Amino acid sequence: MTQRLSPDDWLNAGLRALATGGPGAVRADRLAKGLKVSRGSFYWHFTSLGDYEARLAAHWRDVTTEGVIERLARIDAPVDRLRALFSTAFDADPGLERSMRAWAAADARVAEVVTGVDRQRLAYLADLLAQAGVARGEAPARAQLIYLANLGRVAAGADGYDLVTIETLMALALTGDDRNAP
Amino acid sequence: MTQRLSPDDWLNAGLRALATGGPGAVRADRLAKGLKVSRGSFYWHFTSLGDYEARLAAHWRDVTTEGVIERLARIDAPVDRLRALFSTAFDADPGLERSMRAWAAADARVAEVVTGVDRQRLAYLADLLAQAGVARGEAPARAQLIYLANLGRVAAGADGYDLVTIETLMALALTGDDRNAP
DNA sequence: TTCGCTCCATACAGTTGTGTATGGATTCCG
DNA sequence: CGGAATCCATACACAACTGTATGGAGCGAA
Repeated sequence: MTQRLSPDDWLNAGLRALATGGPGAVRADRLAKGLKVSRGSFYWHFTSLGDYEARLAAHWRDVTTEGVIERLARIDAPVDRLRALFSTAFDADPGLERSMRAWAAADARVAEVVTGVDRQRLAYLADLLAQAGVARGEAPARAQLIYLANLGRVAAGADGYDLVTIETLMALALTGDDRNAP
Repeated sequence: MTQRLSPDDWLNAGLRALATGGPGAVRADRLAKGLKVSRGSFYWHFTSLGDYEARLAAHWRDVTTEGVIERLARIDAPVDRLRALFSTAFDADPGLERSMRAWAAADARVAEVVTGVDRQRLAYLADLLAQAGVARGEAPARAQLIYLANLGRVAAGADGYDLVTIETLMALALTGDDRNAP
């Protein structure tokens, strides 16, 4: 009955710990207590906490890109794809995203992963804007502005900023204006 | 020759530790080592680490509001005041701001201070926009968008987002459009 | 000078967490 | 069934840090 654990079990538990307790909650003993096993299991699957942290960051990168990209690829119209992208951004767990930024501020290896993800997302968004009809010259700057606004929404905890909605971002993306006019 | 320290010396050292090493660097023994004294001094000025943390958060709130507000109050034209506000936002230490967000994610009392500062800044910005000629109905939403974009700029580490400048925010603020046209 | 107050050093106990070593339990497979 | 590999528990040494207790140095005032 005592479930044998896989490395992924530990990594998913790490993501949960990050989302709720922040980087400070990613500790071998606490994770073990949460999974109802001892640290012996942890040190069987991972050579050290540093090793685990590196794999956890990579795991976060994987789960937050793979699924999204595949799902968006099935949508034909660029404008619909754009709206779906914003929708997933608004649906994402703010706690996890915020914790990753916090973690990156204290760990250089994690910072490398986060900036890599940011770069990838930003390039995707800029390309998508161009497909949606935005002039090639304006797309990169507008992508940066929109991405930063969403990053701020996540960093702030997403409370008290309810005037910035998906529609706001859509209007800003397509027309360059924050008012809901096409 | 052994300098006697004041509480403010400890608090300023705490801000430096936050900016460079993150919330994890705010420890009594490390701060003492940095100030070349023993923890005996720390526990003389502060009853506990929790007490120190609470005062440190309040100290951050004070130093990041008082000076700014006074300086801006000396500028007459609303548009100039707006530009000066953005200028200080771009000049602020991203490391400290980012660390405060990271800290807030892990500590509820700090989160309260940070959201309070955010609320105050946001209200100030919205009011300033209205003074600069933005329609009263549009000012709050536009203030949120601009504030979030700047928050994102800080959270991202301010590297690789060089297309979002003070001019971008000025254009967005005054015209609602991100292109540099009045 | 001498008392008293302020500020700091030192020493100790307790907590939390890491990493390792060793042995036991379980499962896979010939 | 019977190894053999896989996975986990327990115990230990070690490190970082907190909080307290106690004593001592320095300085101002009477």
